[in-house]
Amino acid sequence: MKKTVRLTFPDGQVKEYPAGITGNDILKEMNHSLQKEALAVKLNDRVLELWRPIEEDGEFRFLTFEDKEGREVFWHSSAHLMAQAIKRKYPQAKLGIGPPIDSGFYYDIELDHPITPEEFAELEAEMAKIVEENYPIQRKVLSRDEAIDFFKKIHEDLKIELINDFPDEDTITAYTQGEFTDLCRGPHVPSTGKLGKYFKLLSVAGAYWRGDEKNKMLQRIYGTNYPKKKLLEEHLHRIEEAKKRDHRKLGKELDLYSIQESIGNGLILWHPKGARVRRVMEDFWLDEHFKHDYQLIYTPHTAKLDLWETSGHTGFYRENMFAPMVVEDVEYQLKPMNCPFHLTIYKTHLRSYRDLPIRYAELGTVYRYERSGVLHGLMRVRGFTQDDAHIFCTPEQLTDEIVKVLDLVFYILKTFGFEEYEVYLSTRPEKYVGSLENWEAATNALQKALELKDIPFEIDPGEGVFYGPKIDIKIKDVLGRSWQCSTVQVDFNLPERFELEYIGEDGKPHRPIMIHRALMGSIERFFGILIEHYAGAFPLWLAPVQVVVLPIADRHFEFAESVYKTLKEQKIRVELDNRNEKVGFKIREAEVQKIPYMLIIGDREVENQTVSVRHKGEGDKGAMPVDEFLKQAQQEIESKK
RNA sequence: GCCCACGUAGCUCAGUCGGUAGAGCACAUCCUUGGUAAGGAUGAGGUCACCGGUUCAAUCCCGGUCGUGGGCUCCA
Repeated sequence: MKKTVRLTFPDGQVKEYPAGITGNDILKEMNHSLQKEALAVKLNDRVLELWRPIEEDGEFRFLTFEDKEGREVFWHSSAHLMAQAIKRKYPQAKLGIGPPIDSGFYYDIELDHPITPEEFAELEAEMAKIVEENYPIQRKVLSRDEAIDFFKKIHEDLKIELINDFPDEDTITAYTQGEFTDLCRGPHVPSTGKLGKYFKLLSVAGAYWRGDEKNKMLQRIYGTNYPKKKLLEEHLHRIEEAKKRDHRKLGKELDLYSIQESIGNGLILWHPKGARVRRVMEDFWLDEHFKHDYQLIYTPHTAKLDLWETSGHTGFYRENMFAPMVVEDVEYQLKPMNCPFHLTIYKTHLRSYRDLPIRYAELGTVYRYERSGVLHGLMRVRGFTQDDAHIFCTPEQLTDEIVKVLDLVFYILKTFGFEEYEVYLSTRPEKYVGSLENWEAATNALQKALELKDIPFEIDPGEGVFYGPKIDIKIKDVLGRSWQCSTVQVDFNLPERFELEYIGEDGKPHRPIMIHRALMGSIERFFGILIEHYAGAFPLWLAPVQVVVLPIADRHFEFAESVYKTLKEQKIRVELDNRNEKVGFKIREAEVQKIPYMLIIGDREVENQTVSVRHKGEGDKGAMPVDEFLKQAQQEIESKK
């Protein structure tokens, strides 16, 4: 048994303490604010309670709410707090699991009575009481038999199921606060009093026990908790802000798109204004693709089922496809992907190595069966257009082609205002086609390209597509939420299934490799993300209406009309508001519609042949000749800022 | 698909403890010609999501279907 422990603090200081000293003991020599804020300690890689005796040397620091691990402890304890309150109200409730999540916690419980949001206030009051009662949170190590006996006695069947699945070598621990004991790995804050009063229950939802839909459904109650009032308010404000930016709300308000029951769920109607933005997105996309030596193609929405047999989709993708339809005794399949068509075009000629790489790009609309419960506005739909491309190349060209794709991805995303990314490399899933060697070669090529570009990434095991591994790029919007858009997939398998060939320098046939890639992913989803990212206030180059001309009175209509025509001839997306309304009203409407520029025309402007420029959100910019405004606007559009 | 909640005018929402509905905005007509975020009057507009059941009577109660939302699961 050691007599002393040597602890290295974050500032590099090394101190020696008697073995068995606790975080609480050490806190006594720390500053006041840390004494108040410390929630747990971190010793080497382990997070421990403040009262746990320290028996080994190592890196040591206190965790507060500022630390990710500190927050996890705080929220984990908060989940217990909520569970205790629920058990007081419903002693028959059986507990599932209650972990911390990104911005709070949840607890899954089994209970016949459905908990409703109306009960939240009551439960919160009970939680406040438990905080007030300030129970110490005590840890106890149990043998497997003790644990099973104990949780059997209190009828926590789900906990027993968990215990039975623990590996033998696991230490089983339970935490007790007052009358409440929960099976839990911990660690926790020292006492319920530490959890404060700035918590809030947020929602209740169904969740399958252990995430498996074959299991029964439990009630999941979400909540959050902050040590300071200000932090809770900020969190609730973020939720409000996200609601204001919701693309479904803005889509309606700005008349961008709709989804109609009579058409079918998950199918999008693009209204004129949304279609305008889409067209700009697509034109930009197309220009860039021509610049980067892609060739544009178009392919049909449906094809014989045989094609999908060849590609392997009927075997590996069936559950995501619409049912086939029969035409003159032949089955046709609405396309869930574009690749088989692209492969088929490749095959219409004998290809030489001199032709490669061949890059086919298509804004291809695909249809996928998604379960009704997962549909969500523009983000998750049943019919969507991919900005798809397939690159056919030789093995020697592969890495270089991936690098080029990555460059194009980041350029396009940046232009749309996204600067932060998370990159994932997804490897072979359980259901796959092709040989293990090919999978490995494909995965290596992707990894090598990422390393060449010096792009940090994480491995996402088993998350590849059935025909190959992929790089997924998630963008972060202004609220810090991440969205998956871009994907780059290396595929040895489909070229094999379709027997693709090119004639090499040696005069012999070789098999090309195919890269699947989408930059925006789905135009629908990307549009939805853009709406939320910009809160509906699109930058000038994307705005569906860029300028609105607002004459003050009838006698200004003529000049207003000429301004309107001038701008229109220069391809400015301009509208003329010559309704019989006051200018204040017209301005309000233009502001609400988030139109970037308003040109106000009254007596002064007619006399001086100028326009009074008002910028959305910024107000009056003063008068200037139309030509000057036009020049400025064109520059702003050109800059895509 | 599953759990919970919801579905009333184009939009946002009231309302009826069962007796076939109301506001604001938008729309139409008229008055008003007004200088940087809502001028006024009048009017039109609803099979209360759909289909059944209970009832003298259903928008309301019950059942089913469809759709929406929050999640689970899945994914571009």
